[in-house]
Amino acid sequence: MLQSELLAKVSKEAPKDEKSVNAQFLTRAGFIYKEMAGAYTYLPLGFRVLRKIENIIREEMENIGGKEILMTIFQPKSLWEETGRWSGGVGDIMYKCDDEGEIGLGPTHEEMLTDIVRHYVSSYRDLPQYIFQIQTKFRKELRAKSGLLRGREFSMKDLYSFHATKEDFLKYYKRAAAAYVKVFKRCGLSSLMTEASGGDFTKDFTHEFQVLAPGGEDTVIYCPKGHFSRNKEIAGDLRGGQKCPQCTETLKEAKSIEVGNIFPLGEKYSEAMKAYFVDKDGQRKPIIMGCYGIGPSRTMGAIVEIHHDERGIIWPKEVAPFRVHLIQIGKEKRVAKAAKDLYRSLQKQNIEVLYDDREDKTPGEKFAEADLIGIPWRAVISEKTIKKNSVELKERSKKSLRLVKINQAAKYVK
RNA sequence: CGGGGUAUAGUGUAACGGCUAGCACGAGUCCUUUGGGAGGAUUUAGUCUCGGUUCGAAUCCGAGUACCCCGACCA
Repeated sequence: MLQSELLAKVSKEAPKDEKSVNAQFLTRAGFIYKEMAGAYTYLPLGFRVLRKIENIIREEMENIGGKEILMTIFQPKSLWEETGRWSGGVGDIMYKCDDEGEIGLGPTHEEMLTDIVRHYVSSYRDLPQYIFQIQTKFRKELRAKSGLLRGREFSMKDLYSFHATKEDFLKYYKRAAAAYVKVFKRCGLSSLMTEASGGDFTKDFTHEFQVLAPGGEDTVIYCPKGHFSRNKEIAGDLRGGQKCPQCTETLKEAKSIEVGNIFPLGEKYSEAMKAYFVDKDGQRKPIIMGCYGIGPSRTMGAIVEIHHDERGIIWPKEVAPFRVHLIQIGKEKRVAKAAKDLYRSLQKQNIEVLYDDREDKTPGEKFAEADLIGIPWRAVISEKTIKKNSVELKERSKKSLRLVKINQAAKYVK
């Protein structure tokens, strides 16, 4: 992509109405545009990142048997009345539209999918099922805040599993948990699987995937060796400084961002909505359910909260909008040609490149913008480098520079 | 929803109740410049909305709206 053609321009100043790190950097660097509190447009750079996160999630969900679908955002009142959630609970944060206010915009999809499943599933032979979607969700948050971390409109992957037995469910719950850790790891986040309250859904513990970050709104009490983590909301007398219940380590307490969660739903929805199946023994039984959520947009915000320095964002490789930021310095024909040739050659090798081809910007400005945008590799072509038939490579996360022959560049940035 | 704060040009900011609302960035044109946010010339564009007080309001008062922060809430 040519930087000269990018719609969004980099801004030196942070907007005065954004305080959070993620919103400031993402806005300044031209990844997102705020439409209203808690609702953002993803600009070309931001949309690429969001897509990458979603694709990582998609791959890992498919790895644990997930089948992707796309449900309608519209929620019929009748389904939500079956579970009593149309008013009270989640229904209260649902945007209601249409003249009579009888259609909701989906804040979560248990009702919808349970309805579909009860239509198709009638025997234990039809189970288990693992169904997910990646979709925009709407919630009337009382207070949207912190950029992408808490929006009223946000992206969510929601997976639901349906089982004949509790044992089968538990096995899958563990697989899903492992997949979640993997998703976040690929996004450059190290997550803590954290015990949390069941909220509306269940009286059992549920699990949240928390990423330690000062900008987070949750607090976790955790074992630094990874044996234990619990949300402070349900920690009771337990606090940082005490001994880990699982080992001899001292527990720590820190702010964190909830990037995902998994819930044992049990028979709550299947009972309420009469989603039954006939088991081997000929008995009609409610389907055992679980649900599993990840917010790709919130994950994007969390990545920025963690991977940045004073100059800007430092994207982990797998989610970066591009692999290489190619910067041309000087507008001599030879330089421009060398840069353009390298741009095309990298593209041919399927390496994603943002090419700063602008000839009216000074080097300092280009470097500053590159640091802000945060693409993993910076490749500079200038009069100086082409004399040696070379390109200067630098990783965003490191200080060191190296000159490599132009035709070798692709190998280094892979 | 309770509490606090803010609202001036595309962005960031300044202006005692009183002169033509100033500055910087950005953007446009021209010239020079090109390895860490360049220089000159010139142009561009603004007081959130409604009402009130006043000879006179960006400034004071009231209401509304929007946004930010704290809290409550958060499948």
